[in-house]
Amino acid sequence: MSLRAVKPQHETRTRILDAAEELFMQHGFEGASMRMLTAKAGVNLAAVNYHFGSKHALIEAVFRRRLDPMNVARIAALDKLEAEAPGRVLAPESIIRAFIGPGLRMIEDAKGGGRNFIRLLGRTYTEPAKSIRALIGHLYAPAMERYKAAFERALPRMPREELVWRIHFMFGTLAYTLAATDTVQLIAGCKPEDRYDARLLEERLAAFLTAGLNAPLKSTIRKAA
Amino acid sequence: MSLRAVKPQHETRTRILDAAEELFMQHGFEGASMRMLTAKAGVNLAAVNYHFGSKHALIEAVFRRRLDPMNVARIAALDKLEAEAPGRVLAPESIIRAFIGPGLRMIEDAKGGGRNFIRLLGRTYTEPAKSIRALIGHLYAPAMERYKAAFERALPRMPREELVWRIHFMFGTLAYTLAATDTVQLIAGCKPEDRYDARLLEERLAAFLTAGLNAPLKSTIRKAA
DNA sequence: CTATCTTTCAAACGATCGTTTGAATTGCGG
DNA sequence: CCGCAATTCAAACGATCGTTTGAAAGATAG
Repeated sequence: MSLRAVKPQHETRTRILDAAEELFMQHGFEGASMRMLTAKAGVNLAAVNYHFGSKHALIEAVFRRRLDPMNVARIAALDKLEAEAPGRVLAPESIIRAFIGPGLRMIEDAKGGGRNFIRLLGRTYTEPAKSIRALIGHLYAPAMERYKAAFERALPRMPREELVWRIHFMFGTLAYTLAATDTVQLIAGCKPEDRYDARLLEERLAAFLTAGLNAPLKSTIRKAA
Repeated sequence: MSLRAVKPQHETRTRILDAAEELFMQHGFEGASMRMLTAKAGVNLAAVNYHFGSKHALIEAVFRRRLDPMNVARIAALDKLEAEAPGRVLAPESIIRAFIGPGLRMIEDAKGGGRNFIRLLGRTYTEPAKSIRALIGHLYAPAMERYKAAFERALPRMPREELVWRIHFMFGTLAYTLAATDTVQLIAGCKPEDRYDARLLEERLAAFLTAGLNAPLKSTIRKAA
């Protein structure tokens, strides 16, 4: 009836998701209780179970809301690269930039909660609970398969086993960079939070990862593969 | 009186530490309850509070038992390098190998629980609980300071800010590589656990990290520093 | 307005959490 | 063998956990 027809439709759901995103990031999945969560969201305690079914289903919803679009963007970026250079071999660096771009762009969304989510995501790769790791793996699978194939095409001379490890290393660097809040900054004696410049961070990351991926193959490695 | 004089001295403590190491790794600090813990260790529920004081103190003891010797070994390795080449500039790669060596060597201690601890440690860098991150940072501080200074001496032409970031990246890669159990292996479509060859892993890691640390300085990065 | 479906609410459920208690047991020097 | 300290034990503490319940409130269509 009104101009904005579906104004508060599912507003409670969104409030819960936003609060969960922040509290899961701050306290972990077990550390953030339903009572903290619903209090922060300003909704009734029973609302989570009514709208999502269970706490675990809420966790899954938190990931799906951001991760699905992010991986769609990643695949789209790779599609665009391949469309722009049909038949040609892509530079490893451009594949790397296509992958890390969507994640870093979300970090700039400071007020929208994107930053909270990225940190939460980075931490989740090492989450103890097996069900959560499995969920993340499942959500990542399509994009990961595409990128793995792209790297294999871009680096046809690298032994497959070595490539898998280097992809593993790159993934770890990215995850850790995004997740680390203060541990390393504290260790490295750096200011804890000097206003993330996502553009600059992308340059630093791309340079580091590209060099690592293209590292010379030593004889010990070549022999094992 | 007997040949092995202090046989069961503090055996309960050790049993608890071993069980905690494994269960913290499997379920996280909050997910592993005192009852699971003491049951696995075969001791009474109250034993943890009697011998350690609290659950948090137990967590701290778990880290100190392995982390202190590991960082001592790291500093010793760096001392040895500098003693062997007095006054000369160390190669970045040898510094990297000195740092990652002790961690990787602990991975080979499969039955002794060292592997459990390494995985636990890798995960802890992104622990939600601030007190635990602070503890880790505190335990790492001495070794980290030494290595940071060593890298600065080895790479005098690199802008300090860029170097801090690259140390951050290296740290992340190492932490993630050690912590990741199946997430990435699952994503990368690799066998989940093909008998860690620590020696080979060290070669792969050293090659990747060295190349990343020595990545060319692009103009965008140079400008910012 | 009424009837029907959706959503919110206060209250309570049983289970499990980390910790404490006080008595029972053990180890050991005298 | 006795006496004292260190250690272990079963039991319970209060608190908090995720979830469920049934009634109250709100929205919607006839």
